[in-house]
Amino acid sequence: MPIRFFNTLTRTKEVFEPIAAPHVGLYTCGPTVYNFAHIGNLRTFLFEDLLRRHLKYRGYQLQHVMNLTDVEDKIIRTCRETGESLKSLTGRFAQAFFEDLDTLGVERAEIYPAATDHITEMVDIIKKLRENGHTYEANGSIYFKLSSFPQYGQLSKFKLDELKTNASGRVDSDEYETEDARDFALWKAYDDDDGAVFWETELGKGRPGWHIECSCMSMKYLGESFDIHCGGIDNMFPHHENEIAQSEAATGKRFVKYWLHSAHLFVDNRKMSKSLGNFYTLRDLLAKGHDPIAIRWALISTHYRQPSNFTFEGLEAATESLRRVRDFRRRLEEVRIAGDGLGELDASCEKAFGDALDDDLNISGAIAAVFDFIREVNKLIDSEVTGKGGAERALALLDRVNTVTGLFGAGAKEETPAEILALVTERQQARRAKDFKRADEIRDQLLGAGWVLEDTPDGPRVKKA
RNA sequence: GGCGGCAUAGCCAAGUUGGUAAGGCAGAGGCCUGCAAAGCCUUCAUCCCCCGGUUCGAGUCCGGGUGCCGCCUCCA
Repeated sequence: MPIRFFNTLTRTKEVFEPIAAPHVGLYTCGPTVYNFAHIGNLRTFLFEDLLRRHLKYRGYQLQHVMNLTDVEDKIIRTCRETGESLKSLTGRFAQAFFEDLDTLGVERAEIYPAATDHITEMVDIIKKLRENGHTYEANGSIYFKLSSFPQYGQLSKFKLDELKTNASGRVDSDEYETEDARDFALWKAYDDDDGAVFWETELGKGRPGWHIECSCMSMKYLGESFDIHCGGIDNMFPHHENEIAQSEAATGKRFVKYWLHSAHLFVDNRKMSKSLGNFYTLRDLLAKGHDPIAIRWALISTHYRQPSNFTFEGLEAATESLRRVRDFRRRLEEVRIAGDGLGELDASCEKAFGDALDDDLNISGAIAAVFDFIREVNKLIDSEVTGKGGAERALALLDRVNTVTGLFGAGAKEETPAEILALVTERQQARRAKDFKRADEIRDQLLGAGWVLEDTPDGPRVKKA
């Protein structure tokens, strides 16, 4: 079954055919590092993580680039307001960003280029655009002349004349130095508000516009034409549209073959906002005691093009699903009888799992395939058909689907404290003596201490509640 | 005003080229258990926002309508 992706350029699912298989060039718009990522940002990064893991699972060799935007209006404003230097601010939050990725089990991209490390390359592209007649200057700033790129709007399907009409009603022309309100800045001339944030270049003293960094860094590391470019749907216009204009005007080549955009995350059916009190960072959720993989589950388990609604009820459901997976793994590890007895269940599960993801990353179908597998194997363990050999194969399957999803791993090893084990032993003695009252007291006591006790045919076991 | 998306059980959510509604959570009953827990079984949408149409047959295509949301300005 071929891989198919919904390409925003054509608004259809297309068979994925890389420009130079088995190599795949993937560029994903990264964070603006001036504060902590919120769970909406993280949803997009998790979708991109699923994409990269599945491409690797299918044997592609990935070159995945994610930029770090470390110079931009909001960053400069924050620096001005707090007095912190740009390097210090962006360094702190870049580190926090990587910590969040680690917490959620997000694989690292091959390259994380920072905008401020690529000023020279950006200047080169802007010069090239200037030579080709795609720019004009106003008050020291350099703008992209949209009228020089008639194909503009191919991604968002916005029409140039309509944009113009509507912009005129909303934009105070006094604030625009551009010839046309639709034009966007490639290079911004220095302003006193920029403080210490500027570069002296052939284009003058100033800083790059926001859009140019992605054109520059994607083409530097992936070539002038590459396979996949991702981002949140809100970046489709104007950011990605502008990237296409800059890049294709500069090179004369098609910039990107497949554009994939993820839908937004809502919280309690509302757009996240601090004023509504429904704005969460990963750290907020961890502080409430939620398992990071359960958070991963909640954020990744809705198809990426579907608007998703985050709720704590949903997070609890994800936590339960994860508990079920981990209990199943533990059960497999404890199978003692000899033999295999798994049949073709692992192969059929993996087939259904892979087919689902091949179809534009249908994660719901993929998860369903694994749950079908879990139910069938549990049944076979109950009836003592599946033995140790089969259990090992089942665990191997879980490990494989885990490399793609990050949802089916073992979870942290829990060391059972000696005093807990002592209570378990004492309870066993009570049970043997038919002192069930005492046995139940101890079980309640354990639960109070955060440990769930389960009696199995092979004896009692405890796990963290 | 322009462009676009979404509406499936209490909640989340999947449904290829139309063929007779995945999966998870929660709930109910049962098996198992000293009792539980875990696991398993059964149950949980005669119906997929509404109204028309095409078809032997539509959640799935066409037309109309209602509701919610997004983008057009920084935004994952």
